[in-house]
Amino acid sequence: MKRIQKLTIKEIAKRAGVSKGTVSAVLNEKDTVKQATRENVLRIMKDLNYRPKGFARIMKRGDAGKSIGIIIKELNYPFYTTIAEGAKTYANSKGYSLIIASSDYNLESEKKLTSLFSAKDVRGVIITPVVEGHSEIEHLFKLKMLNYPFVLLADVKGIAANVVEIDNERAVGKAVEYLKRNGHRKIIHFAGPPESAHTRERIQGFRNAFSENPLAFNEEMIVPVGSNSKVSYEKTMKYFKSRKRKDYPTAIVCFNDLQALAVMTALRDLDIKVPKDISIVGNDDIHYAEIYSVPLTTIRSPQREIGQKAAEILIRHIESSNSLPIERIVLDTELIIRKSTRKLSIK
Amino acid sequence: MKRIQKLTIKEIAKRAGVSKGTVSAVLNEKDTVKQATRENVLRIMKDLNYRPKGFARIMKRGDAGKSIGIIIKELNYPFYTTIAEGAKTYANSKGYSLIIASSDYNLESEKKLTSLFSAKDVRGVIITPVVEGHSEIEHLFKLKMLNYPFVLLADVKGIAANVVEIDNERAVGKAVEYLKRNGHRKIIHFAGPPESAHTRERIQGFRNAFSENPLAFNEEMIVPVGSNSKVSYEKTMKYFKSRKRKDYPTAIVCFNDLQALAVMTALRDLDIKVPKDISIVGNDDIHYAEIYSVPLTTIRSPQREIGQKAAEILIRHIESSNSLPIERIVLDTELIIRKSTRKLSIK
DNA sequence: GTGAAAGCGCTAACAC
DNA sequence: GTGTTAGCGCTTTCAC
Repeated sequence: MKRIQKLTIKEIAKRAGVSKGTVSAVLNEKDTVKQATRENVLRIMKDLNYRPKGFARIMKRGDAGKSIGIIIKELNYPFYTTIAEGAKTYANSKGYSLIIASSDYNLESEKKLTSLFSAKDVRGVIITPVVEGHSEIEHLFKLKMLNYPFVLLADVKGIAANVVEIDNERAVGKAVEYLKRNGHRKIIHFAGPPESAHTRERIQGFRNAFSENPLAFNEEMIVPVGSNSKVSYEKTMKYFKSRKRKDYPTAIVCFNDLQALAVMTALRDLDIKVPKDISIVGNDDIHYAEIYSVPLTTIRSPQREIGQKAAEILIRHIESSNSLPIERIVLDTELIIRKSTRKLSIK
Repeated sequence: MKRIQKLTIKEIAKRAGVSKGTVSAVLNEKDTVKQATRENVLRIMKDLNYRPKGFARIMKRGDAGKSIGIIIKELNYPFYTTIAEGAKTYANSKGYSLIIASSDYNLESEKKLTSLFSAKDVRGVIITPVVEGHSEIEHLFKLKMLNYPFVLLADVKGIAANVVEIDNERAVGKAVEYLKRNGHRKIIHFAGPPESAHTRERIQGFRNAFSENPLAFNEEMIVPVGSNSKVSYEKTMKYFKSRKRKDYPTAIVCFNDLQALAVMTALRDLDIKVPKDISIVGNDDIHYAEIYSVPLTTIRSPQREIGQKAAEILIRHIESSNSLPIERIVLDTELIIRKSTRKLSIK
């Protein structure tokens, strides 16, 4: 009965009847080792299923290659993966690899991942923060203490940090203004998931768009829908089935494109025509918005640029020997007019 | 003029007039340090922009948390991110974090990333291999030598390794059989990017489907289109503009869903109706295939399951103290019939 | 509270 | 060809 003990190069050396140095030479594929010795060592490593510890190797060597990380909230939403692509392109151009992880909107995951990245000497990290301005930001303070470089993709109250973000309020404002200019008066907003800061910002933007005429706004114009496709589809069905045609809005400003696509699918099944009966505006401008059968009018967030800028700031901070002042960038959005909206003739 | 020298805990200690041990205690937020001392040390760390090396900390501590990696070929294609999601779900359930990186179809990136992962003590990695059965697989042999656990998501000739994959040939065969059963005789295949192994396998599957009647097949039935949306759109336009209506196929088997969506968009612009004039079958079953205005008939690859199985095998190998036999799993595909295909009335 | 010293598992000279 | 030895930058007893 062997006691469980750590398997190191030393143990391999002992069993092979050689020194640690020789085993190391085998591991590093030096050609100074006799073939027979090499094979013997290799066989023993295999038999014992020995796996050299990377960190110990790095310790001497100095480095394992430059890399930065990004923590996104969701793997499968093109909005985030496109941001990651933007970051990757810039990072690669500077000789850095990009490593991605998803928090899945979970704060514990975010904490775990930040400490994982810093512990593994990923040089810095871009974070789409899950926090809600709560005080659950000790992990970010920890990073600051370690002088670990990071860039946030949304403001987090209570901490001074590098931020790259878009102006969500203004984005939605653009959509509403455009619809109004085109004769729409009955405009509603299908809001996003309640836990998202974007949801609140976009609701606020929608509300602000009526500030010059507050009477035009009422709370019923905000419909909680979320961004899950299936749920959005069902809520849209329910929304329209539960009211008369004359009470239909003439336009819906959607939380994001994924939701907008689901809404359009539901409208199709309800035999409500887009844009003839109802105009739809999305948000984000994901690839699939453009190739949908009714190409979606949407507010484009410059996703690649967000990633690119964030990586740029991050790497600047990583490579600076002295600590740099904080940077904050707000990128602008752009209304992309396609086929899902139309001008209303004045009656 | 200061000479450039490595900034370590020792230097901080010297400048702060304390010992390394004390600085370490500050870094680890021990409460055995006097407030004044702590603040002084912290200030000096900040002034010098000192960042502790993670690997050195791990060395003593033992571990930085369990994690596995996955190297996909593209960040922005839902097929891959869904596989990653499947892997993530399983990994998390076993206490592992998942780290993602993309090779962007580039072999050098793949090599770089595998060595990055192994050097950083990510415990193992799932790889969608870029290699083409060439002999450029030294990096995989390197992993084997280090007994570093990995799982491939496609067979690579020349190396015995864990593999989880789908039967692409059979998948396309299913599509063709289904179309034939429904009266289609003029079926063509829009092939994928030439550098992809999937492209070749799917072409082969298409060809095989005519093996019982070889005369029914000719090379013109394979049209190189690729999977880029824009290019696919253009090539589709060109294909149909350059031939007469009577020479149109009655059905197209597409390389993947992204291509199929682009093809359908082009057909819409050509005023060719799907499925009335032409039936379209995709491949993969990404989310957007389902919500497209003409929901796409497609061959579903069990993406989540692929990721899940791969993670399962990987973690089993990671946690085994002795080296386990290689595993190979071929998952089956499923034809999902939606609205983009129709039965042809026999004339 | 703080300092001194012994390692963590490996690599890289340099002997032999 | 192979063994010996001195670290890599940090953490962690254990004295003081």
